[in-house]
Amino acid sequence: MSMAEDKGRTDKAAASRKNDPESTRRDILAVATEEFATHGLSGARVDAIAERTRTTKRMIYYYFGSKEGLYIAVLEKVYGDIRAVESDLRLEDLDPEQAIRRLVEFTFDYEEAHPDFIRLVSIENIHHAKYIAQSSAIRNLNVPVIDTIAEILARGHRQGVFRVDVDPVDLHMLISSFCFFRVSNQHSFGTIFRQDLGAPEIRGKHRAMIGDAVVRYLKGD
Amino acid sequence: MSMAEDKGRTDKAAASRKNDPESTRRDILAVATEEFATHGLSGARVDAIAERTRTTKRMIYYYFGSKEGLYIAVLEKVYGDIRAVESDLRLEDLDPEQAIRRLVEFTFDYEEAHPDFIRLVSIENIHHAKYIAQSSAIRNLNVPVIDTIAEILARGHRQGVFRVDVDPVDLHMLISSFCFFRVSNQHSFGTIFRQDLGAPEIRGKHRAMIGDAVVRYLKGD
DNA sequence: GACTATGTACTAACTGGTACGTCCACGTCA
DNA sequence: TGACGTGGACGTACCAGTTAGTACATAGTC
Repeated sequence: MSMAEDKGRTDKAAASRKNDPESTRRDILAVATEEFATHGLSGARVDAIAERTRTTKRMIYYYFGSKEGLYIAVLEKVYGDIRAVESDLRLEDLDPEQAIRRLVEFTFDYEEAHPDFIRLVSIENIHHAKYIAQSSAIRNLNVPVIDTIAEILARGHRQGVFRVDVDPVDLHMLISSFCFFRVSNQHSFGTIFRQDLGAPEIRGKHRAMIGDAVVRYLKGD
Repeated sequence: MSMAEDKGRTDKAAASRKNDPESTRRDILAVATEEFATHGLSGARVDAIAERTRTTKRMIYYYFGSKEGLYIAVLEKVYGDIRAVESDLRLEDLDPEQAIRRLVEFTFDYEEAHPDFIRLVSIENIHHAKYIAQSSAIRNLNVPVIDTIAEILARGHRQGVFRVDVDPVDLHMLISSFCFFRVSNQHSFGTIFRQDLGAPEIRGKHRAMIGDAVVRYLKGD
């Protein structure tokens, strides 16, 4: 690192131009994340992004090369964020059942709190995940939550609390699918079944429900 | 060079025109379903749809008014299709546990077999389901599967097999979320976890897994 | 002075939508 | 039965607005 941080700069004033590449990049990325999450890749407008930035369209192409380049950078950012949090889970101290419940609640809360991430993943799947496939950064991230699950399952098995033998990836999918769906499909589901999935009491009910379902599944008959 | 002078038309394409409004409409709808499911609302191109039709762009606007009008017509079509099949479920003759398993398998198989439907629902959620909200036809379909579930749950409760009290809509969500996710997120999930979710053995494993999970959940501790 | 960062003004291609004219099907009436 | 004419079905060519991307000039920084 070289000249980052410090300097106590007063960054405002379009009056005198300040070169601040790091924050220009961050600014563009933040706005782009919102725009892509809201409108999708083809629906997003580069001009619209530029307008809400404190810089210009020129800079988008200067730093990211193309609309697709920017989109990939956004994907790498949001995937990086979730990985960072995931690897910080500390579930080793809990007993297996409690650990699973906490994991479910973490997943539920994280996805609930990051609808932009959910939307971007949905959007990316519309494109058959071809941009994820293009990004070695994303393709190669070994997802820490899988190791966490594997460890809990092994422990639960050893202790005889979990009688079912299940692949950690499959269990992750069982947990994640419900949490993801609640957010990704909230509008269609909400409209058709006349429910507000954002309401706190429904959220709490669902949070408990998926926890119960997973734990009972693992305990077997 | 104003008016076209080629009155003496090359009568090869003009071989013989047949007026067949019904099939023209169907033709357009079928092509549009694929295009919208593949590229999304903003990614779809009216010209691309017209090209793959046996008619022209003019007819799209003649019958559907606008790109969005066509999109809504597509949504109504696919939602109509699934409702038709759902209302044909006959699970009253099975005992509650078997009925639930069959329902899960039906949902799993239907969503697996209709990725275009899944994709269109995902796309619609990107748009906050605003086109579903616009269509009274879709908005007003009270989904028959909910009644089916309610009936099974009541029966299971009465017989003492299901010890958990659960809202039919919530149970539908538990079932549907997993089946939906497997299809909607197959590309990102497949890329990141290096799995081919389309592979028959994985499909079979997941099909059994969600069935087990749901049944165990309902039976309670 | 050299290299990076930034702003302005522009364009070539695309894209939803339309003006306008033609053709087909079918009922009517001589 | 056959000419006719009317309204819906259809095709061609085109336009006007939009949009990703760029040429060029300049300012900041070490």
